[in-house]
Amino acid sequence: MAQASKPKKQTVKQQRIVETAIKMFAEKGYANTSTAEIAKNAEVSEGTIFKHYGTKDHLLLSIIVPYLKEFFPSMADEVFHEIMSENVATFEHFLHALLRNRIQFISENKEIFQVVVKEIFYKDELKNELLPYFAENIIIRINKVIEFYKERGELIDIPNERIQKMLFTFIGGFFVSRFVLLNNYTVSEVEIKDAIHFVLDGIRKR
Amino acid sequence: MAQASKPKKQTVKQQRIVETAIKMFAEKGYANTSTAEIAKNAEVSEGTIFKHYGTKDHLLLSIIVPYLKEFFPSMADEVFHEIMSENVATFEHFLHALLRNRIQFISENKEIFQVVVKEIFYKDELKNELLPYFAENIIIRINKVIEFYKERGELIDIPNERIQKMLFTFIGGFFVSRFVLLNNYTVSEVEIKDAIHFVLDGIRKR
Amino acid sequence: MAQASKPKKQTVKQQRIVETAIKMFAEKGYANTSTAEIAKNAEVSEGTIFKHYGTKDHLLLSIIVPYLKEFFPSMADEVFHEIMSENVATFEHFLHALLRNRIQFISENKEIFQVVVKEIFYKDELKNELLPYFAENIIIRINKVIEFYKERGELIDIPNERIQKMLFTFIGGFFVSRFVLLNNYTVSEVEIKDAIHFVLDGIRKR
Amino acid sequence: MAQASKPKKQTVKQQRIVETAIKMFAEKGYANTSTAEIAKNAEVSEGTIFKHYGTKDHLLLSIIVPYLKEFFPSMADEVFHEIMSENVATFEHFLHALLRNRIQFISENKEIFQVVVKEIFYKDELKNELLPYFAENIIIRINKVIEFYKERGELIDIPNERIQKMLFTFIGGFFVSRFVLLNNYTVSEVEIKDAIHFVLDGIRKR
DNA sequence: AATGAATGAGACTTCATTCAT
DNA sequence: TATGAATGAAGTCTCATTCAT
Repeated sequence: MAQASKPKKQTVKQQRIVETAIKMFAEKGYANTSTAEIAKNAEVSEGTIFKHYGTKDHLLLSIIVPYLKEFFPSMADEVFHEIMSENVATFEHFLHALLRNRIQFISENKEIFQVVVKEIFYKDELKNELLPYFAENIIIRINKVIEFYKERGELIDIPNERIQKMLFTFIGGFFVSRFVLLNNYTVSEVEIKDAIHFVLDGIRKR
Repeated sequence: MAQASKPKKQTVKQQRIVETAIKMFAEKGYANTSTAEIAKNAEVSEGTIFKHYGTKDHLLLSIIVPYLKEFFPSMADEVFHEIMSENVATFEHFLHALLRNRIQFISENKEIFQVVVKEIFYKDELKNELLPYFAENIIIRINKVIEFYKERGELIDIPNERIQKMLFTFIGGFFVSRFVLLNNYTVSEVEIKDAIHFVLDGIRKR
Repeated sequence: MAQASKPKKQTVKQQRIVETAIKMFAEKGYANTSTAEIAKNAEVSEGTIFKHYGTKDHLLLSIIVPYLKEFFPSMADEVFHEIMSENVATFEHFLHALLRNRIQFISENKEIFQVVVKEIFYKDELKNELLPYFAENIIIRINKVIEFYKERGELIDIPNERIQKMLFTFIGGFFVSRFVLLNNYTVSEVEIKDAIHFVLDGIRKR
Repeated sequence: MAQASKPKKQTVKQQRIVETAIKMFAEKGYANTSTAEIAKNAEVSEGTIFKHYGTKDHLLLSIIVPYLKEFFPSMADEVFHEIMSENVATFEHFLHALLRNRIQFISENKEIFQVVVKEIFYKDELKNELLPYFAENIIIRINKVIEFYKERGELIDIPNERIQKMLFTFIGGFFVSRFVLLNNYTVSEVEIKDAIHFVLDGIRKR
């Protein structure tokens, strides 16, 4: 679903190739997966892979790039906008919606998420290409959100940048630990509530 | 995982090999680094690498295993114990000591930390071998800590397991984002304070 | 070598294929040109090439063979015959006519000439098939010419075979160096005169 | 012999590789010879070829370049200089020495000569790299020779450039037709005499 | 202890060719 | 007639590992 941003007519074999590749990259990592294995598992000839994707590298990119292109925009437009237009919403509502929405999105393509995270962690090169893209896409939007709720007096008065970092650390850690480290995990409503409470109030007894 | 631990008399060449391997694994990942490259950069013959380490895999383990064996025990014995014996200490003190101590440890061998994290993320296989080891080592100890401060009334009254998860998510996310994603980063005292505040009180205005 | 000769109704696509193939074979050599590239540059599907020509090899032959079939006969019948019927003609006239005529012919299809020469040089196999064909076609005719002018007392008295070899060496060298090595060359009248003088009188001062 | 300009210790297998490669390139052309075939005929593993030469292309260059580096300089220094220092020498002597010497040189490494000629003809790219090198090396020297014999009144009075072209066309044609087209040929003294006579006096009866 | 030549398995990729549409 | 997806054999190249010196 996510990788089909350019809905060029994909052949059946192409779909099998991509699906298989995602599964294998997610499990063993791109570098530890040979095109021969992909071909075999996809029940396709190796030639077919290269006819369609040219290089193994391009096969990876054709999985990662459309996913990222959808991950952030949809985050922005589906969540941020929608939520923030309801003028009764609190930051708690916002967080809840954000987590629910992204968990939903990631769950639908859990393996691609794993591939993306693994490869970004693994190769400095890829990381350096993508991190700026992240920064641009997220930071700007999240800043607006923070500003919005600060004005409503819901958030503590420290520089946005510092709030941002904490949020990113925790939410990123949340997604990565659940969906990559503890693979194959479904997040319960209780866990979401816990997370929100943690973000808002920490763990100190009051 | 049991093999290769004691730092027996290492020859000069062995040191050069290990140092070079760490640097290269950290940058490009184990799977993308060839023994030929390591040999070349270490100014050593390929034969020498295999004389000492037998296989490339064993070279990796001889880097990772001693590191992990030191990471957790030292965490336990240097930090937990020491801190908790001072009976005036608050959870805030504990957190501060923990973060300072681990940041120090990681900073001293930043590259090995990167190698460990990257490889654990990358290969499900290695992850599955090491995660249980983690669980055993950390969870037990941290449980005691939580229990301790709960009794003092410093922590909220939810099951340990849930507190644990939040802590691990945030602290793990903290280390990984700083030392692996945003490579080459030095953590300031301000950031540590922010982190502690976040953990204890969240970001809600009060 | 017998197949594929008559220029049957060629479709537009066929023409594009052949033209493109000639250009690419001339530049990079048959072995370094893939049918995929030809198809792409000719804006035709790979399937179409094989519909028409069956194999890549046959595509080459369908270029080379008709060319050779025209090269020698036309040389014989347009030049030799025509010239030699004018009974005032000297060997100098003959040479002049021969060079002019062949330069004209080659210039019109410079690229095919390059293909033919390159491939004959490159593969011993092809060479061995074609050299006998050459011998048969040229030697006989040129022998008659030499005989003719010898009887008129214009040529030195050494065995035909030796004259032949010198002529072939120089004229062949002339064509190949101008049209294959120094590609894209137009031969001036001066150069032709020089060549004729060289053949007849050499470079010794008299 | 010719390829060993840098006498780095060549292993036995390296020699076998180069010898085999020369033979096969000479026969079927570089592009039509696979590294697998070379390895098989040289009784060596394919890996060994790439250990020593890195790429197939570099293997070719390691054959061609040292040969050319020796071909022209030795022509210059062994022939030109030596001959021209004998003040009784005529141009006829010079030609004779030149032909004898180069025929000798080529005969000793007939196959490398074939490889060089074939590849230069085949790939425009290689040709464009090497032709300038030729020009620089030959033209300058041959010019001096022509000048020298012109002053002695042995050569006709036309611009050097034109004499040069004729000489190059014929001598080049001579070598190429004998050693590449009519492979495996030994040049007789008679043929050399014929060639010299042709160059000096042409074929016109006087 | 150290070397580096050698290897063979397997990696990625190219290619001529086939075939259903 | 024309297409272009699909193929499998073969091509170049990489790699961890071995072994004689």
